[in-house]
Amino acid sequence: MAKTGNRAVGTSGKKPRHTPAQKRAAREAREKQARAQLKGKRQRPTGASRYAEEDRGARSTEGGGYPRRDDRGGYPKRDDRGGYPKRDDRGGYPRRDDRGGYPKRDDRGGYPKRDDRGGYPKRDDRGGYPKRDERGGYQARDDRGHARRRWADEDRSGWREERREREARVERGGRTEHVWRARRDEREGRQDRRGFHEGRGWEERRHRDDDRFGEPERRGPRRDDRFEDRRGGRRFEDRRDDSAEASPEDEREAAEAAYQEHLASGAQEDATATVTEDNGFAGLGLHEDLVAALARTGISQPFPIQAATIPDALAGRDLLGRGQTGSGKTMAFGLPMLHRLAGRPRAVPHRPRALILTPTRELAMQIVDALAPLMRAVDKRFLLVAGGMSYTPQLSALERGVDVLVATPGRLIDLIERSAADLSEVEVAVLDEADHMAEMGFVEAIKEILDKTPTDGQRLLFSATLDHGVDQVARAYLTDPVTHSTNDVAASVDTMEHHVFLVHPHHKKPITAAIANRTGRTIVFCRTKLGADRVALQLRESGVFAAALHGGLNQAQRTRVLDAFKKGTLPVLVATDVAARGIHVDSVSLVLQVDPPADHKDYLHRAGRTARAGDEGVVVTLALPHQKKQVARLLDAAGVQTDALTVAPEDVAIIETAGGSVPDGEPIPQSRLDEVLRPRRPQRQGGGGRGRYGDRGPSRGGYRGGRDGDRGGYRGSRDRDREGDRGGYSRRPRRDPDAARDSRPDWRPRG
DNA sequence: AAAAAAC
Repeated sequence: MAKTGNRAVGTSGKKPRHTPAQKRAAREAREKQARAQLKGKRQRPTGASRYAEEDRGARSTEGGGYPRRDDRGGYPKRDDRGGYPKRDDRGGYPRRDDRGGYPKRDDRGGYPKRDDRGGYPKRDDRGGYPKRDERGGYQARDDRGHARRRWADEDRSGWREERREREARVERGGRTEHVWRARRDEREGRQDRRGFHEGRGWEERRHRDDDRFGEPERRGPRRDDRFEDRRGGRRFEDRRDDSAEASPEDEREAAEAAYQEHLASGAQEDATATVTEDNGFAGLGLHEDLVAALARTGISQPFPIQAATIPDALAGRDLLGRGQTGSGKTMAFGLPMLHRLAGRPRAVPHRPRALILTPTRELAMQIVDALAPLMRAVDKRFLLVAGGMSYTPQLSALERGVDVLVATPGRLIDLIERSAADLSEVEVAVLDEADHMAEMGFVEAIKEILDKTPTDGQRLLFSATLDHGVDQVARAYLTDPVTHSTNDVAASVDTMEHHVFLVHPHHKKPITAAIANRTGRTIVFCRTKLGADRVALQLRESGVFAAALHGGLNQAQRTRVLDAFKKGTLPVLVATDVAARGIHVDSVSLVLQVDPPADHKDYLHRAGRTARAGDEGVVVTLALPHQKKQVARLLDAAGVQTDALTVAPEDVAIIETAGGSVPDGEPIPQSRLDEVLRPRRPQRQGGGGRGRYGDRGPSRGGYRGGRDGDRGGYRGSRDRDREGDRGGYSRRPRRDPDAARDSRPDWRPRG
């Protein structure tokens, strides 16, 4: 019951209601519409929900198992876009125009195959599934909370239904995604014309690929122009205006702004440092510019994994590196890669010479951070290619030619399909955290990408574990690889202490707070995104300053949270497993697992966030009584020997062994979180130099300057973001729905 | 099982 109610709310595009009164009102409104519909009265929302009903029916009767990434895999059919058979429909297709008047039912009917054809899987997945699309968006987080709770209430039948729908959509194939998207928009009453706009954007891009590709893509005002042109003068602004949620464009721009902040907070190099006699990197035979650059950042001796792998990598061999993150893998592949590129001619436009693939955006950023000074030292251009960021800089950088591409799979495939990137000249391909990327759902993307690189290129694969997936990828793509392992698996790091605390469910919250209330950086791991939000909130309410990091935040938020944590302004990071792998933050002295990890590998990955590079670190795992066995098994598999201790909040002594103390209980005000996470005003105005995530080369003033000038709409929204009144973390409801309702009844726009 | 990865 709650389920259908909720769905109807979602699909009809109304914001979800939260108070019982609001829910009631919503229900009544729907019923009223339904009655009106019966009377043949034509109302747009009525039509929308009617179609939603049909979709639902269609979905739920179709089936077929399909995992998620395959949805995306379904996407790559470039023909869908390319062939784009619906162009004419689009143009001549009246639906969108009718929006206002919503008359053409016949058109709909007369447009026969739509239902059957529909099913652009992934996109619709997101769209039809209201939470995902707007995730991080204004309304979404609450949606999520809302939905999750519902699922929990109903014993997760919601999940199953979700999945059935997704599968049904996959079944339908991906031929007419734009129609689906438009239909979904309509169904949901979404009037920001976003789906439509994007559809046109793709189509248009395809047609100018050859001649105009890479030309700065203007936004803002021109979008309206486009609409006017295309739609015969109709304007859609009014519709957009009634939606106060952050548009994807806003978010991408905010993400960009966040990069700039991140960049501005970068570490300084010590220009006076010189290469000394005993420099270990020089001894390995690395290019002198690289060695010098390393010395400037204070690095003169290779880590074991580096010493082991670099000679082989320099010799051009394929490499299978096994080692925990933090063991210096980035340099282990980065240095030989750059050594090889050094002195080579600059890459041809669109064709990078080296590719580094990573499973998460954060990791990609970190790799760029770590390698940027080196890449500059040998005058190589690099680019971060990852989702959640604006396309334009990535496109134009590729247009200009990029030597080293650091990428997450999804966006890279996207760019390849747009012909913006071509991997045919990749000499060195690196797979970082390959075990993660070899997971189901990811692996197809990886294969697809690797298949596009030359088979005779060098391939370096790094992974913490070498189980099935990795093994398979390694065998398929590595030629006669040298395998190097480091033994610094978390379990064998002797500077790491492991504790398991058995806690009563009621005590979890105070104990979490007491353990996390400490000096020094702490990462708290949770199983779910919602859990991370909740724990962060609870910690703040208990007086421990914490913020959540998970994939549900938009990219700008993710960057800011992580930056704040790295800078130390945020002492406690509450994260999902997005942070379990490959997040390099120095001196994290405690890892607290509020939810036990799923398996021993996750345990080791999480634990590996602490006790890095010889530091001391403590890992505390909270287990509820029923989890005791599971945790014991898991620790055993991880090779960690420790006994579970039953702990109650009054066992202060035990808690203190983990470094914590009972917090004063004075809630951390929202403003403090806002303060830390608010976008800071970048000092730079246009042309502000080279980004960490895309180097424009030493002789360039940087794209930003030019682009800001080019793009009328950009600065506007960026400025808004700078003001902190738009798109920023502070704007989003990050409390759980109940709390949000209590404290900010009006945060949601009406309508 | 969750999370991640494109729009």
